[in-house]
Formats: sequence, C-alpha cells, structure tokens
Amino acid sequence: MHKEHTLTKNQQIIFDIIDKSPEPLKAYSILFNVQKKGIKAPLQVYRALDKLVEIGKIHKIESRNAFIACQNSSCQVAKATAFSICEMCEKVTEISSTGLSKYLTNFKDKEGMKYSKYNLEFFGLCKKCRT
Amino acid sequence: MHKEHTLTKNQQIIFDIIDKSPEPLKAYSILFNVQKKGIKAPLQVYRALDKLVEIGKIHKIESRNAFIACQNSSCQVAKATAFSICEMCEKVTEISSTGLSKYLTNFKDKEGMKYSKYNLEFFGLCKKCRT
DNA sequence: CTTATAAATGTTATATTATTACATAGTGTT
DNA sequence: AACACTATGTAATAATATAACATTTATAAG
Ligand SMILES: [Zn+2]
Ligand SMILES: [Zn+2]
Ligand SMILES: [Zn+2]
Ligand SMILES: [Zn+2]
Repeated sequence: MHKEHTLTKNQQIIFDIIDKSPEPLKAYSILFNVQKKGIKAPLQVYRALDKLVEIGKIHKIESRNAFIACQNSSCQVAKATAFSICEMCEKVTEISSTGLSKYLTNFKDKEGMKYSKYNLEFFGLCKKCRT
Repeated sequence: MHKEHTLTKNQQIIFDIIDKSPEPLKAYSILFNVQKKGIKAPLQVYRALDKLVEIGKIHKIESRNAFIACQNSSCQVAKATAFSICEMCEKVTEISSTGLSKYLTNFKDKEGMKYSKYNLEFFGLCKKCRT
C-alpha cells in the first residue's frame, strides 16, 4: 500500500493536462496550455512537475525532456522506469514487465553493486510506423 | 570489424578533452575549455559532440546532459548503452556486461517487439560514497 | 588537374529548457 | 496565536541547444 497524495491546485491542473495527452508533453508546451488557468510562469510548471515526478504520478522521458503520466497505476516503483520510444512518431509507452524490473533490480555490476533506481529507454519503431 | 573514423580537428580537440576528464563534461564547460584552441561558438561544440556520439566515441548521459568518453574500446554497440551514476558524487561508469546487453537486446515487449537500441541509467551510491 | 560533391567549419542570432532569489499565502500542529 | 512547513506568485537570469547562412576543406570522379 502506498501513500495517497492529495494534489494541490497547480499540481492537479498540470497532472490533468499530462494525463489527457496521448503524447509526452514538454514543460513549455504545458505552460502554454495552462496560462488560461492562471499559471503564468515556468517555475510554477517546473515545481508541479518536480513534485509529480517525486510522487510517481508522472515520469520524465530524459532523452526527450518531456513528461508522461504513469501508465502503471501510479508507479509503486517511481524510481525504476522503462519506456519504449518510437523514433519515427515519438510515441512513448511505459513498459511494465515484472521480468524486466526483476532482472534490473537484481543486476549486479562488476563490483557486486545492485541498483533499485534506474531509467531505461528503448528506441525503435512502433507497430504503426513499422508497417 | 568496425570502420575507423579519422577525427577532424574540432572533433579531435573535443574528444581529447572529454577523454581526459574523469567526470562527464557538459557542452558549455567543454566550450569554455576549448576557447583557447579557437573554438568559439556553442554550435562548433555541439556539431563535434553529435558526430562523436554518432560514431560511438562518446556517449551522452541523458539525465545529466553531459558527455563521457566510451570506456568500452569505442562501443561497437554505440546505440546500446548502460551506465551507473552516483547520486552523491556524480561519478559515472559505463557498464559493459554481456549478460545485461544480451538480456536487453533480447527483451520483448508485450507486443513481441525487440529493441536493439537502448539507454539504461542506474542510480545509486558509488563504492566511495557508500562508506 | 579540374570539376563536382559532400562534409566540416565559422559566425551571428535565437530558441528551448531550467533555476535563483525573494516575497507572499495557505495548511496543519501545538 | 505561534510555529513550522509547504505551496504559490513574480521577475530575472542561467544553462542547454538549434536555425540560418556563408565559407572552407576533404574526397572522388572525369
Ligand atoms: Zn509508472
Ligand atoms: Zn511510431
Ligand atoms: Zn561505450
Ligand atoms: Zn560517489
């Protein structure tokens, strides 16, 4: 069981936009979209994004500087994320594979070190773009 | 056998700086360091970085917007990279594990899709910072 | 060697992404 | 009420990256 976070006003506004979007959103694109709702400055967006990432409601796609809602019922494992990214249409899908996450959390480097936190981004062509 | 790339003047200058650095370097820090060598503009740095990444001599650490020399005898697998990153001292190590790379290149997502290109970043504390 | 072509360079300006600094307001606890 | 804590508002600026265009250099045919 994980703690329920009640989102604040700004956090909720920004989460809703990201959650409704079929594509990852960039911070300034979010800013543009929420200006009618009274959020005027980049910092207000970045603060909400930081918090949403921290509590696992959204994830940052590092290679794209963009944000996507967690597709995994608000990741218990906010800090162990995996995505597939289409290099043609930029579609991003969160991968939820217990096999993969087990493999990675159990992976030991040459010094025997394990890591519970990781981010993995796969690149390729999505089903639609392959045909 | 993979093709030998003869680096151009700018590419060589920038590769040398990255290769000598014990830490990943950021683009503008590189720029600052090569201004005495006649490279004056960000674009000159970014163009060299792009090429060096493309041919696998360096890799970009996406979560840090920084660049590191390939520690793996110029990655045959420039497009399948894995790193461990210390969240305390920011030390970055390239992971070369055939087990890991085999697992990831053979990984199939829910639609049976495989990916030959990926980037994995593990986060934790390095040996030094754990003690 | 000349011409054609592609790759790399130089330069200026600008776009995009993210943070610092400081003031104010709300929320919950004692 | 007093306190601590979190969130918000606002302005300015820092850090990261690309666009556009002119010029030069390397490579390869003919
Ligand atoms: Zn998730
Ligand atoms: Zn696609
Ligand atoms: Zn490498
Ligand atoms: Zn460390």
